[in-house]
Amino acid sequence: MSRTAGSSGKKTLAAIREAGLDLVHEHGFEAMSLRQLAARVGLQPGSLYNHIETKQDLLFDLIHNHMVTLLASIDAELEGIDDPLERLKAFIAFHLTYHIERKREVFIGSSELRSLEPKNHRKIVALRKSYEERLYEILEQGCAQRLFKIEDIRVSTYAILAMLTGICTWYDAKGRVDRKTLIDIHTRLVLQGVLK
Amino acid sequence: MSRTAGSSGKKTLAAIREAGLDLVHEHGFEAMSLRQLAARVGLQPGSLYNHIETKQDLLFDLIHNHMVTLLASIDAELEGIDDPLERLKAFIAFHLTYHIERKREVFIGSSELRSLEPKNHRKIVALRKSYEERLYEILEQGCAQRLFKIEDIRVSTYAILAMLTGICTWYDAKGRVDRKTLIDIHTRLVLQGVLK
DNA sequence: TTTATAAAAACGATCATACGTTCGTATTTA
DNA sequence: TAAATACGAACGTATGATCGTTTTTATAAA
Repeated sequence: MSRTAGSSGKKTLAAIREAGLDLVHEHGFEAMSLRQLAARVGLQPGSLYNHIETKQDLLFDLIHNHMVTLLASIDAELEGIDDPLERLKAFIAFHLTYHIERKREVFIGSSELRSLEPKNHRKIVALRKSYEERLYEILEQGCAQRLFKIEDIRVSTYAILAMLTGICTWYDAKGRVDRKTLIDIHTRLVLQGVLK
Repeated sequence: MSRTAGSSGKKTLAAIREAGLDLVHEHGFEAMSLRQLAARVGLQPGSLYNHIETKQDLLFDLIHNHMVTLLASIDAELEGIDDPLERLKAFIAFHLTYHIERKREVFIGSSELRSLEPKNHRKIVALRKSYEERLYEILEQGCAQRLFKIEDIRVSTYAILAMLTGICTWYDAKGRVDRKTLIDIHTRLVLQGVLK
């Protein structure tokens, strides 16, 4: 056989990414096989190589894509907000909303960094650092304006991020707590910890 | 060849567990091979089966062992403390201290639950639930005695656990912040969030 | 509008290597 | 003398990646 009628590179790549997210999430990157991936997409194993360079490249693509989108989104969200307190509230609401809908990406982006080649690993860590700085700067600015009182801004940054991200591992959208309530509770928790 | 001089079941099993923690942490459970494991311990692959039932059994053993020890330790730690505020402080200090020294176990205990057979999965989730209840009950008791003021005890339980556990993924024992400072900062953060 | 042609996207076979587990056997320890 | 511990060979199956080939699609000239 050969090229299938109606086949399109864009659609196939999107399907590969989607199935890739699922499989890495389910089995871990090293344990996921390209044969499984091809089967889910409806291809022969060799055909994947019309769309990806290597298996490693696919992993990097998945994580990189997530991080770049995350950064662009938070910047768009904070744009035009000057008051540190308002920026902090916006950050919390955004972070929860965004991460709750991307459990697979969050999981992969933390548990599979180990499987990235050094060069790729460095790039992702740099992007993550960049995201952390968004929160760090908000806290710093709030302290400078004497709105916040924070013992250790660096540690608080990590503590807040850990709390907000970790919640996504158990949050059940169909559960007792709706999204708005979740955001309200966490906003209050964080503010109580940083407000003067 | 055959049985090696000086070989002992207890020591070999301990070595298998230790190397197992390393390998699952480095590669993920499915991707870790029993051949790698045997090589690290200094055995032939088949010899592992004098000490473990199956690969799945090894994973369950690693996680189960961690959870059981965790539960016994927190109970020992809280024993004899009645005041909810003191219990909460003890919980925070214990949780941080214990988890910082067991990064591999924490990582595996959350990222590799997916690889447990349903029966084993249920057992581990029950143990984890049991640990979560220790904190939940402290918060509940504190609210009942009107020491704490908490909007949603369940959500706060998860938020606090997420914060305290998440911190272990980046904390560097050789870094700027020493352990006592870390505990102080987090104690203050949590207390500000729950105290009336 | 038709036709020529290059690029894109799929197939199926193939490579050497690695997988978890079982088994019969040999040696050491209790 | 029996149990514990290790070896080494073997089982069928799966691995990531490459390759030559074939068909479809897109582009642009006629």
